Amino acid sequence: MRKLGPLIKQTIDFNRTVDYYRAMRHKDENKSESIFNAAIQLITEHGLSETSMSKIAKKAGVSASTIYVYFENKEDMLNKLYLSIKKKMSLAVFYNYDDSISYQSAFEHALRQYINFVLTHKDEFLFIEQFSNSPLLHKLSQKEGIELFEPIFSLFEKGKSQNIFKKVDTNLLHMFMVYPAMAYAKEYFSGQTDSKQENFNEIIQMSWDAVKA
Amino acid sequence: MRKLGPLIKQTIDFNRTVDYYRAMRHKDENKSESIFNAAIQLITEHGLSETSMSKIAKKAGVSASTIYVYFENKEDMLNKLYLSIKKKMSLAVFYNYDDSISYQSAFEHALRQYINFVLTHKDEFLFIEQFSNSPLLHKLSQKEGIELFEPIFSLFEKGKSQNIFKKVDTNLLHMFMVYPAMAYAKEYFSGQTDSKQENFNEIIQMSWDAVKA
DNA sequence: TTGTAATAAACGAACATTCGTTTTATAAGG
DNA sequence: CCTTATAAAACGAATGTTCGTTTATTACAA
Repeated sequence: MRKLGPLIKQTIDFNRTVDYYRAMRHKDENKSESIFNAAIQLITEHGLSETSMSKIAKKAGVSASTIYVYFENKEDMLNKLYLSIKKKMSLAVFYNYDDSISYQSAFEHALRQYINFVLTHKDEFLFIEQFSNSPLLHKLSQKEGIELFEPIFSLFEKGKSQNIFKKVDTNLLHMFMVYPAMAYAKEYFSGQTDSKQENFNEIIQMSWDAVKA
Repeated sequence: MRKLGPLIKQTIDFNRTVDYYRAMRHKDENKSESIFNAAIQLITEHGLSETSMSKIAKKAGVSASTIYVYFENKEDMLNKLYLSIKKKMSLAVFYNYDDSISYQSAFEHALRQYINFVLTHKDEFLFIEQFSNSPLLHKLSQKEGIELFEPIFSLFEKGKSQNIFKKVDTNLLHMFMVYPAMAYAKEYFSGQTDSKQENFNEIIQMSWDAVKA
């Protein structure tokens, strides 16, 4: 997505003008990506509080000051990184998603996709875990992040009215859907358990038992 | 718990000695407590990465260097703080705990005590949430923290053999017991929900549905 | 008198960010 | 096609500040 330079209105003679765009060098689309990757890796390895802009720059292979071409400041960069990961997650969760078949299969599909994504994206997941609990996460980013998973919430809403799900706050249903899975991923990555397809099915079953009417 | 000074063996004459302890100024037992409190408050308000030793010292009303009388370094201080909170939590959870009546009532009791503690100890809880996801948390501290809740794990173990709980990894049972409750507390503190006794009962019911055979 | 608690002052290192400049992609004009 | 003007990208160096920790000294309890 190329941005155009500023619009120039050049007067040729008293009643004619020519409009054109000024020359403009484009941002390297891969550059913010490599800044993101460097940040994710450093933060999951050494922690948010131990990760500086200069370390990120060094790992990304750019000058520290270049980061400020792409982001306002550190906080802004982290919030944008957060949202970009949430977007990737939501795309994975709703890949081939179809809630017209049955509530249970839609629930199962989304949860399975979620667990799969999380277990195959260690750094992204651990960054989200760390940053979610940081006051640096803006309320607005958090809200935007949640809204990316709107289909889940509407599934719960509709399912409640049809007596499929427990008639409790939709947020409660959502919590029992994803938080145990997140806990599982965390334990898996800290190397205390190994991931088995068997576990997946058990988690999905337990979540379902928790939310079903 | 006062520490004694170094043991001195003083010779009175060729075959008699007197033992005594050298004079020693005592550490103020409240001082590490006020360091802890300052750290908790600052970290929940501004985040782990924005909280420095000097800020903690200022808030606690001591010199920064005094912190190093009580702790080896920042990491050590945070890990000890983590464990002291976990200990308080475990005391609360197992207050009046009796697993000889029934599995379900023991489960309910512990979970209710846990939710109560967490909702009435905002700063402690939010600190734990932040620090749990930080690489600064030592593997050993984490292990010690988990072991404080051993009665829960043995409840699950025994309950599984009697077909009360699902025959899945005990860690899975534990996750479905506490993680949704933690998520509830987080949402409560970020001001999106208000806490009702009704919610408590719903959460406990849903957790139970998830773990019961 | 003695040993430790407590501190103020000082340390080099690292921090986030800005500055002044250079490089480079772009498009108009020849 | 080449030249040239342009404006943003990119950068290295420097900014002032703050970091975690150490050192040297004083306060204090027994």
